[in-house]
Amino acid sequence: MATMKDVAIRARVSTATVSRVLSRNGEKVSEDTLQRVAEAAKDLGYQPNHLPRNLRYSSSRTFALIISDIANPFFPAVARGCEDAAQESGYSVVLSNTDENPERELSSLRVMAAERAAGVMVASTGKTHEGVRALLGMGIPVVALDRLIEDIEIDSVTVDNNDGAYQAVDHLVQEGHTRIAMISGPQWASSIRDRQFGYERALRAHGLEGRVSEGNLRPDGGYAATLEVLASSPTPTAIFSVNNQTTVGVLRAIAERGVPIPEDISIIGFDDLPTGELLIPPLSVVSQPSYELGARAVELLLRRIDDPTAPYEHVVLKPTLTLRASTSSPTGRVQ
Amino acid sequence: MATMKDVAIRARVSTATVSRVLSRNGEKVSEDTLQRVAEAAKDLGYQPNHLPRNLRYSSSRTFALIISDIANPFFPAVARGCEDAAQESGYSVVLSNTDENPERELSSLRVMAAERAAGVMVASTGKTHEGVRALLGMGIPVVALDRLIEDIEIDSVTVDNNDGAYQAVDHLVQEGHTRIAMISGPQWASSIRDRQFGYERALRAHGLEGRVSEGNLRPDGGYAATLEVLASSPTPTAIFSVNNQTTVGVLRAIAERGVPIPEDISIIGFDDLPTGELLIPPLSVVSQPSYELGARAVELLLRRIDDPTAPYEHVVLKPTLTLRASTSSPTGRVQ
DNA sequence: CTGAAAGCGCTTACAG
DNA sequence: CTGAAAGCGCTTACAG
Repeated sequence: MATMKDVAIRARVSTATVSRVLSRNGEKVSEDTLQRVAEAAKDLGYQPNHLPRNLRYSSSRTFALIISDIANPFFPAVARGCEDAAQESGYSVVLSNTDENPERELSSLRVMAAERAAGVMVASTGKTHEGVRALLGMGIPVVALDRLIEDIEIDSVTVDNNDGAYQAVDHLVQEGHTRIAMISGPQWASSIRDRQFGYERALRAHGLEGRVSEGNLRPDGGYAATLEVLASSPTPTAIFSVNNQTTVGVLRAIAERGVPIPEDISIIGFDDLPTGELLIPPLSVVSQPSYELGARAVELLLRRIDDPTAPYEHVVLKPTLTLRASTSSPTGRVQ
Repeated sequence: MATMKDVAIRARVSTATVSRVLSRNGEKVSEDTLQRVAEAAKDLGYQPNHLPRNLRYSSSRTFALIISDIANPFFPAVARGCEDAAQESGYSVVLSNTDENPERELSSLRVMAAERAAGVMVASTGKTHEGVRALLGMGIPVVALDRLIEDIEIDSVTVDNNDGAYQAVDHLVQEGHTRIAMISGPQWASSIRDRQFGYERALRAHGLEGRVSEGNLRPDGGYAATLEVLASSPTPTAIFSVNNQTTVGVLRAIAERGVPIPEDISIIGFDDLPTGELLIPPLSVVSQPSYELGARAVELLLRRIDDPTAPYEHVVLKPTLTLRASTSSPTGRVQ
């Protein structure tokens, strides 16, 4: 492996000069020197090495995006937003997946700390305060993405989950539904809690009672919770599902029970599915600005790197309703 | 930021001893020293720093998985396989997404080179030989995953695409189909070429003619190519789609044209969709052993790190047919 | 515009 | 079992 020293010897200059040429940081170098160094580097097949630079700065030029469920199609769009925004500023982004496992999340945070990431964006389980605090203590900025992290002062970028849920449930009520169940999820994620609050708020606004069954944010949990709800009496005429993975389970359960959508039951889910409009029938959803979520997270990181003392910022993006065919007025055929 | 030197001073030992304690590499340390160092590290809130270690070894303990399309649900399972296998050996995995863009892929390969990744797994566009060769020249092992990289000697782990396609098309023929179209993709990926070969091989084995329309591996391309095929005459009674993203487009086009599946047209896709069984109707597919693909890729990396001179290995995993309701015998209603 | 030299914070071969 | 010291390969403040 050729080093800058090798290049320096071949170009008959110092390593300082080689560094000035190859890292093109704007320092002036004579045209002749530049040529000689560039040629020597090429001849030797010099490959840049960030490791010493990282060590010297005690920081890399890499952001980490720690996501909670790589199988959730919400994250690809977020990741693209991050990558595009980061690239513009000369940073790269690496992803790490935790599958909602706090231990894996902690381990990921530790790796990013040890590798001195330039910044970390995390959709947290909310159970890794120790890891987040360590990062902050080291001066590595952390942004809470999609979900807040309680009791820690950091920048965040989230969706207005409460409002999105309200919109969805309010729409169902406007359609004439009065028995609206929610397939929810574990309460440790702020996003989930907020969606449930929005659901309850909408029901209250219309003087209705609700019924919540808890899944696990994955299809199997949504499936089981839905079977439970369908077996209860009176049966709901509409279901609001807490996230897209849960919705997949909801649809499986309903397909299995043979309940026609939307005739006998309306379905609306929080967060879209890539095949949302191909489902039986096309799915009504609360759509999230996923790409923008990622882009804004990177912006917050960049701003904090630029000014570590800036006041904390909490960006809240608005979700929108995408109405397709899985919601309609109740037909009244079911008791 | 406390360094090992700070810990050493507080524990009244040398940094060598601190290193021996904190990196627990098995070297013997007296019980008393161990205690003192551990306590000092804790008191000072010492955070491990991999950067100097990476520099010394000229390598990190991180593998990179460079994927071609983060929106493709094939990759989450691959990533999980990688992560689980890597973790067992004390490595971590970072993902990087290229969106089938050779420039992004090259840039990703360069970052991994500069950061001295311990190994790289890449689902390549096949147009970044320069980047792959640079990595290999630096002694960083590269594994071709999902797709081969031509003219470069490296380990690879792929699926038997030719066989999977053959199985799918052969099944359609057994069901009685004779007009079987394929919605394919660009030929630069070996996986795509092999799927097309398998399609053609199966047709030839049965003395049939085919019709190939080229998409772009994304839904929009599959959509356009399918509209084209549906407008041609005679209309096919079955469509074999080259990958899951293409299949989404195929289904959109067919839904839009109102052609009933499987009555008037059978559909089988290469690679499953997470909502595959919820579609209209449940989708027949060629299923890939995605998780194992990832796990095997890491194994290949570990083996090559262990023995850089080992002969190159080409792991080929078998796909299987998952028959659901989108395929049946042709009804003969269509001319 | 260019160079000599220090330094980033670990790890380890060597000596004791 | 432990320490002094060299070294990984860059970057940059300083001097000229």
